[in-house]
Amino acid sequence: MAAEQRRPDLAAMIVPLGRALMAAELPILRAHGLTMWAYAVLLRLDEDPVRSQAALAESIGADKTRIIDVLNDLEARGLLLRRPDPADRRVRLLSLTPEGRRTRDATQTAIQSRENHLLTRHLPAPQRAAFLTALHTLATLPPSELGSQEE
Amino acid sequence: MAAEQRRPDLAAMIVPLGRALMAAELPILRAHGLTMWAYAVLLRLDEDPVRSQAALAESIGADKTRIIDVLNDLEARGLLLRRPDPADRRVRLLSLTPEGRRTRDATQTAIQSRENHLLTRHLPAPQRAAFLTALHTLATLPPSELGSQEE
DNA sequence: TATTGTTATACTCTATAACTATA
DNA sequence: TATAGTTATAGAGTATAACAATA
Repeated sequence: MAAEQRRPDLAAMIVPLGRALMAAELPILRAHGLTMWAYAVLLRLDEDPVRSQAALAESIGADKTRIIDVLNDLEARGLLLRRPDPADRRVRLLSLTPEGRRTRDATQTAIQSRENHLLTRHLPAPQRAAFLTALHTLATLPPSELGSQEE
Repeated sequence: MAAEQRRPDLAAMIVPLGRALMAAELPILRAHGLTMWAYAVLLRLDEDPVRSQAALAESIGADKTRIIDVLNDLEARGLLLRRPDPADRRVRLLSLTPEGRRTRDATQTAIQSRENHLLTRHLPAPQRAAFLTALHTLATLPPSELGSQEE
């Protein structure tokens, strides 16, 4: 496992790139009336319904106290439904309305269209495919694989 | 430019991955007595000497007011030299001491060794190479390429 | 007057602790 | 008593404004 060729640290490339991508998304999100967290909520809820707010928060890497205003707003605007669970009335069952799903789709389409432009403009097709595959692999690793490691 | 295959948003993969990588670096940095910003300073100064603190801050994406304590600490520990520019005594000329360079090297070696383990463990060699190349390409794009874009 | 470095202040984001309602 | 959701509070991290030294 000798030295590979000289390169910047992974985090030193990835973190600023992430910041730049996020900054580039913001105007699109704003145009659709969404904050970053609101968009994260819509994305997550579209995958499958979530049983509780705490579970939703955890699954998008947020604090449960932080998404409450987000949920209030989305609910008030008719993008999200929040009903008490009849089985356990402490729990709120969350789901997207058709309008919420439309907003999600329109927003994601705009964002990914822009991303695809970026990728096709700067990466040759095979490299692009490898990049996306590798990125997906790394992004879905359990935190333990990245975090703790006995050297 | 039709739809590519379904995938998560780039930022949705990259940002959390960056956070995880950074979290994984923290214990290593701590072991070498560095904060993240201190490490960023050492990396930047090792490339080439910087003429002013403001320029340094800007070039690592920090605010000039935020790196002052970092510079104070590095200087007090003998990792960094800060001298008034004889030509313009408002300016502080910054450079690493040999000890600063040693700390930088030891820290980066530890960090990249860990990263290389991670990459070799999860990505086949050709994909790994493509990933690093693509990442480097995207990370070195001017902000305008990522930020503003006429659709 | 303009600029470098510095200090003091304010703001934003995030996490912790305290409360309520159900169980 | 324990938990889901909520509210109120406190803590990081960051940026803005004001200052002193030099040009």
